[in-house]
Amino acid sequence: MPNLTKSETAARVTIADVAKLAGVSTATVSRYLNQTAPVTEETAKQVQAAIIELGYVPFQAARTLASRRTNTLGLLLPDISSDFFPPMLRGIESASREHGFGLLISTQSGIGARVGGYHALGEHNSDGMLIFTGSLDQDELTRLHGLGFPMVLLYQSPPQGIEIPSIAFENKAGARGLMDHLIEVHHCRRIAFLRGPEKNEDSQWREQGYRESLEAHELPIDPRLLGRGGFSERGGYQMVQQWLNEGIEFDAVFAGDDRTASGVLAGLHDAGVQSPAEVAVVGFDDIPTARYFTPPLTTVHAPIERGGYEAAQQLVKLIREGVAERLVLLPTELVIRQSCGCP
Amino acid sequence: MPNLTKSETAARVTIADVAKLAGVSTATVSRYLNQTAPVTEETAKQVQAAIIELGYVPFQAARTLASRRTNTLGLLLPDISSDFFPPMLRGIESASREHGFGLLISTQSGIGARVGGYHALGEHNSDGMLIFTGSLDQDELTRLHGLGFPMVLLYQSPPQGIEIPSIAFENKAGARGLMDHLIEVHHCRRIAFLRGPEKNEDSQWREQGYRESLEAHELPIDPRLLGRGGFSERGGYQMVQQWLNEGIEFDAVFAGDDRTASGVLAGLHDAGVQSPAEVAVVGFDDIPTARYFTPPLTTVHAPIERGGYEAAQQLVKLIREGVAERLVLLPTELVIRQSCGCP
DNA sequence: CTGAAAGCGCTTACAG
DNA sequence: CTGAAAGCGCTTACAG
Repeated sequence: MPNLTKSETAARVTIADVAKLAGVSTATVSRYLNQTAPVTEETAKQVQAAIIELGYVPFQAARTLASRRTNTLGLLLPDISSDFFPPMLRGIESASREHGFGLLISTQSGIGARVGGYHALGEHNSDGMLIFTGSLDQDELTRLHGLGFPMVLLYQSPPQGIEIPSIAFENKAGARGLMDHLIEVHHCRRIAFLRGPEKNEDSQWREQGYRESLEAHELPIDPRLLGRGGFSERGGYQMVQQWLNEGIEFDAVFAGDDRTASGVLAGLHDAGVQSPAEVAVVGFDDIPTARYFTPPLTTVHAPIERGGYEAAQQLVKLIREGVAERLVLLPTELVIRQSCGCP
Repeated sequence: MPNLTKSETAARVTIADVAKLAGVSTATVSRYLNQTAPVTEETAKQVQAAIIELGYVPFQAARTLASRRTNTLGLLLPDISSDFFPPMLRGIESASREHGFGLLISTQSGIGARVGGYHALGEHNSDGMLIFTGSLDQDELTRLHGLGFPMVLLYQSPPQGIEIPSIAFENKAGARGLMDHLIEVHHCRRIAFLRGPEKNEDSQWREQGYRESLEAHELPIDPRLLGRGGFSERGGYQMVQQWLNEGIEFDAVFAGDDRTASGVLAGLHDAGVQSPAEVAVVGFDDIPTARYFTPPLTTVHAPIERGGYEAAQQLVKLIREGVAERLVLLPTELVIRQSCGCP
């Protein structure tokens, strides 16, 4: 027997069963469950007892249909597979649970996300959506906003003229601190910067911090030292090898993010360049594995899990109260390890 | 103005609107949408046109209530934050989408997963569940099985006497190949093994492969060389440092999985032990970052994404046809990089 | 191939 | 504080 067979599902226990056993109406049971109107202590006890005796669990779909609330949060992600993702998900999940919301996740954007002609995720199966940068285009964002559909943007600002709450790290300040450290403590002079994906706002702000630090220290900005790592190991690896082949000189690399830094480290290593002795390397994010890089990575700690938590929190607030913070800025912090040259 | 206000949601377009515009009954529209009965080409065209004109999107909750199908797959995970997770999710997500199922995710098991007294995930909001090892206890598994609720277990076998389809890697063969390589090619003699979390079956099978290889080569099994890394960087780091402090000798470490290997590498490095020159290190899984370790990690490639895909595939099959493969065994493959001593 | 109608399990004005 | 009843938007026997 290679196969297993599923047995029949038992008949569902409904709110009517509970009502009958408790000797009240279904309306009362509903009110008790949702705390949507006061109930005598007496009836509360009877209802509670009936619920337990029958092992009653409300049927979400019926609640949704009747109340027009799905009690579900949607999360839209591009097809990423990054160390960044798990802690973020943990934050989102814990906030969702605290408020009694389920979490519906859909990866990949655009055409791929449509099932039978409509989006896998949207107004029809969630009360609101968390949208990670790069996972939904401007038009769709505008359309959903026009519908009054609650959304919170992660690490991305809304389209021109439209107001959607968003969440972001203090990228510029973080990058600035990192650069200042490299320049003031380690006397780096030729620091390369690797940009993230095109239009990525985190990357743009980090570059801004990079430039401001350079300017503040009266160091020139050499365009040959600006490359695109695309926030990926591969990008970091290739870019650093290319620079090496072209004979471009640099004494430090600000990799844009930690994944890229991981690739840079590998690229230097494979080329026989010592790090941090010959070239210092720093990242951004402080992903869980950063401390285990060789050498351990100096980076900027971004509160990834908290970002997920806050975003979900704001979304729930937007759904329930109709309002949310326009922008939640999450503080970052310099984390000094050894890849910058510190002992 | 620190806050944003949500506007009112527009009235929903229903199947009745579509039916009226197309000049047919709602039953016909429903049949067209679900392909649950043949429809004239003529009517099909009219219905399709009406759907597009109105921008109709079926309301999932109503479908669920009427059909008793949620069209949603549940995924239960322990609170992990691992490189392992994203590729797996990608596989699950893509299989779900192919079959038109949504994906509902809940992390953390046990008490934490209960909302208002019942599980965040279960019979009431998914047609079936994917259960990652360590996220649901035997009792709950037995209860759900008793209900005839479709489930597929990931990297875990069902409780005694109960049949639930499961998915696993070819752990033993993979570990065996890895060990043989260490012994035959690199002439390692004292190879340490780091176990995963208690009761983790992947770990048990890998240890089995470890033992069999040792025996086949007539090498002794030294209990002092068996430690617990718990499939975590921290565990690998601490264990290797402890061994070093205790003066236990070893010329190689099979870390149990890649995360642990990452910690082992860091532990050796911090202790001034050269790898692979003095101690070879190997892992298991081939997580995306393994190639960027220093040195690049020799490991066993486990098809993580495919595992997620297959699991979801089996679950859909179980839901729709009532049957699924009892066990899907996923082949593994030796990936030789440099941490074993190969050039 | 198609329609009228019951029913899925809840919530929520409305009335008391 | 509580109940009777309508209604949420679909699906699905039943009948033709």
